[in-house]
This record gives sequence, C-alpha cells and structure tokens, in this order.
Amino acid sequence: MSIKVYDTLRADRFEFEPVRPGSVGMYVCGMTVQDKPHVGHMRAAVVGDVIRRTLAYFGHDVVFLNNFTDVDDKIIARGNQEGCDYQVIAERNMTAYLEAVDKIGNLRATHYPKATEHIPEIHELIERLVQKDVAYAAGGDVYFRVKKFAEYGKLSKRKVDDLRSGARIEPGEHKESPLDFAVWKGAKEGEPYWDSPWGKGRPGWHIECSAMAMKYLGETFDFHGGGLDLVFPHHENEIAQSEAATGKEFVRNWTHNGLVTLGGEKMSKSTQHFFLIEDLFARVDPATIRFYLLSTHYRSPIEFSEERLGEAGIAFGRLKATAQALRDALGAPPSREDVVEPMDPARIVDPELRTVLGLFQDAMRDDFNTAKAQGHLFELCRLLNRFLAEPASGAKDEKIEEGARLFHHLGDFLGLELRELGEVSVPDEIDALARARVEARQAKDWAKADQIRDELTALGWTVEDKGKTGEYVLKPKGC
RNA sequence: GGCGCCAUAGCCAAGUGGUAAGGCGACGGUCUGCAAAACCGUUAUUCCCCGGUUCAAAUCCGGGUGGCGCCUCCA
Repeated sequence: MSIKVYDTLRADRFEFEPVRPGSVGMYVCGMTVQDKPHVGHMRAAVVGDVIRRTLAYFGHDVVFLNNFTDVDDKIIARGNQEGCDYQVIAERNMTAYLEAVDKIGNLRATHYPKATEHIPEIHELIERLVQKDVAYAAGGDVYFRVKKFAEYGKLSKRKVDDLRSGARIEPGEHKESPLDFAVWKGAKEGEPYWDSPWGKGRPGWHIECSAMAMKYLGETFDFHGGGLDLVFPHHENEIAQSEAATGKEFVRNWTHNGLVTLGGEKMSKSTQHFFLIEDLFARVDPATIRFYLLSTHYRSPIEFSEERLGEAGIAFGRLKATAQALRDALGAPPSREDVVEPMDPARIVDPELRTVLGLFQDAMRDDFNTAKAQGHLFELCRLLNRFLAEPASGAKDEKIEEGARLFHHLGDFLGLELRELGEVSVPDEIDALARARVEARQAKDWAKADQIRDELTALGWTVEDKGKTGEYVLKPKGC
C-alpha cells in the first residue's frame, strides 16, 4: 500500500520508500523544556503520532523518537530565577509533557532521548566534525564552519549570502563567521558542565538531535518532523552537522507541521502568546482537542480560539453520540487497540461501509490527510444512525455490527477516544425533575412538563425523550 | 528588504487538470403533545482580482491585492 508524503526539502510529495526495508526510523523534535508544554507542542506531538500510526497501519515497523532538549541557556536561566537546579525545571516540564501526550491520546514513543544522557555520542559527533575541519574550537566553544558545507540553506531555501547580511556575532562568541553556530558551548562560572576535549561545557542547541537520531536510527533515516518554525535554523543546522560528518543524506522526508495561531498570530512561548496545555485540559476534553487538531491538514496553520474549540466540541459530540447509540444497541465495545490491524475493504460486506473504509484509508495514505479522513468518519456516522433507525431485522443487526467495528477501527486509527465514553453523572435533584416531567407527560399535563423542561434547561441540562416509552436521556450543556 | 506558505459558502475545512468532501449554522420536511436527538432535502453556476496556457483550471503560468511564517530563541 503506497503512502504519499510531502517532503519539505524537495518541496513536493513522493511515494514513500523506507531507507531500510523492514524498519522505518522517525524522529520528531520535542521540546526544549524551559517551560510547560503549550498547544503548539501538542500539535507537533499529535501530528507525529498520527504519521507514526499511519505508517504502522500500512505495515511498517516504526522506531519513533521524540526527544527532549533538557539543558540549554533558558533552562539554566529559569533554574537561577527559581533558585533551583536546572534539572528540577527540566524534570518538571518533561513530566508535564508526557502527561499531556498521554491525555491527548498519543501512543508512547519508542524512546524519549534526552540531550544530557547522550553527551558521549555528542562528543563523538563533534570530534568527527573537528577532524574533518568543519568544526573548530575557539575560546572554549566549538563552532560549525558553515562555509565548509556547500549545501547550507537547502532545506530552508536560503542563500548563504542573503543570510550573512542579517547575521551578527554576539558579544562573548568567538565565531570566525557570523553564520557559524555552536556545537559545544564553554561553561561560564556557575553553569552546569560536562568535561570534553575542548573544555568544560554543554552541547549547542542543534547537535543533540543529530547525535541522538543517528544513534538510534542510523546515519540516514526516514522521517524527521517538528514545527515549521524549526526549519531554520534548527533543522538546517542538523543537516549541515550530520551530512558534513557522514557524507550521507541525513533524512529522507522532512515533515513539518503548520503552526498554531491565536488571533491569527503564531503561538509562541517567547512572546507569552500561548495556551498552556494544562489550562486547556482543565476546561476542554483532551479528546476534543485532538479531534480539533486533526480537523485541519497538518501542514496548514490552525487557529485556536474559544469559538473554534466550541465548534469542535459540538462536531466531536456528534461522533460521541453515535458511539453512545452503538453502545446502547450492542453493549460496550471491546477496548481500543493501540496497534490497529488494518481492515481489508474487500472483506466488508455492506457496500456503503466498504466505500467508507476505502476512502478513509486513501485519505490517510495521501500525505496523512486527517481532515479528509474525518469527513469520511462523519459519513460513516450518518450511515450508522440511518441503520440504527431501520426496522428490526437480521440484516440490520449485521450491518450495525459491521459498521460498529468499522467505526471503532477508524476512531482507533486516529487515536480518538470513542470506546470509553465518560459516564455522565446526573445529580439526584436533576433526575428527580426529569422523573417528575415523565409523570406530567404521562398525565398529559404538557404545560407542567414544558415548565420542568425549562427549569432543566436553566440548570444547564437538556432532556431528550426516547419515543413514547417514558425513557429519557439527560445531557449537560455543551455535551 | 530576502525567502517561503496561504486566499474555497455566514463560519471552519477537504480539494494538486475533468466539472466543488465533511463539520457548524440557517431554512423546509419526517418523527414528537411540543421539543431535543436522528434521518431526508435546500443552502458556493462557483473557488481574492486581472490576464494567459488548455477541448477542459479552484487546481498550471504571469501580474496584482490581502494575510501569515522564517530570516534571533521557538513545536
């Protein structure tokens, strides 16, 4: 089953071919843990997760890395500010990230490598660069010599001459050229450090990703992802370091996700313009956030606002309502599968269901088009609701069972939680009102029944009657 | 200033040469005591503007206009 993937470097889509048959290596830049994760970090994580799931679904064995840059200037500064070790800051934020990633429904990565745990690999890589004379020690630092890498700028489509005009050497740096970047930073007084052949210091920002990716995935691997804002300089520099050291292509496919915006402007921690994920989780169901993040193609920007989130909640509620209706008809579904076994459309009996599965798979194989795939999920939703409303028959039962399997299969594919629906606990006084309304209805006291319904509405509850049976369903507002 | 991306109905959003998915909203219908939910139907003769290529363009090319991103740390 072919998968088409857009590659930032080649600026086009290509049919995916693994670098090494049998195993696919994937690396997604996680965060520099100076702060708690925000929605932008979640989007990159969710996009990476869905790409990984899609590759696995279509038969690839994926090794998925999501790194932490757990030492850098800002983490150290934050530690000083709070009067604690930088590691305390890093540890706290890594924990927050992993908790968030779990809540939003991502599968755990194969590894979450940390820069501080790969100092020997980093040294080794720097050593190779120094030996090839593409890196040089200066004033306790080690810098990458950009002019030695002829292809510098190929990822971000920039010319070295254009870059040079804006670049500057900051005070305290010892670069030969403004474009050179640090692969090792000498420690100043009071800063954490590791010993190295070039003196005490810590890794530069970009080197850890090159060293860790190569350690676990080899010198050339399949996918490297992250936010679009990492293209320059981070990923450009990774290419330069890695390819200068190995003489080989570093990454086959660069998959960059579009940025999350707030009021049309990029969400960013440097401008204090962001939603902290923990604040968002406190008021919006994480599954709804995942659903929303997947409703736009991963390479497009996505706007976060109360209005958008509210709409996503309603739309996702439609899916959940169908899940609930299926549960009512068939009982609780089996628990979700992390490793989703592909379903063969040819083995689906009902032609309409078969079409949905085929189209959904096509959408996912076409550069991970989750927005389109979700559209097909809604079509399935409509089909199922229609089946559910048909008069009882053996044929109906078979269609519903087959459709329910498909529904959960597709939900699992996207990582949407539709199997375990949160139980809505109805307060006793609310249920008492609802029961009183049933009595009024049975007595055909419509005025009283409507008055009670108004009261419930005022209390934030919607009551839905189920035909003439006297049964009802209570739903809290916004659900 | 340089480089890149984007512009589709009231809103969100798919669409990469063959005659506009899906969601929200609105309106009409079925169901209901009335609603809600669900289902059925309607809601873009047209895809920012102007040219061009083509039998055929939202999709390709050129030129505008508007927005965003990167060029410094950023998912």
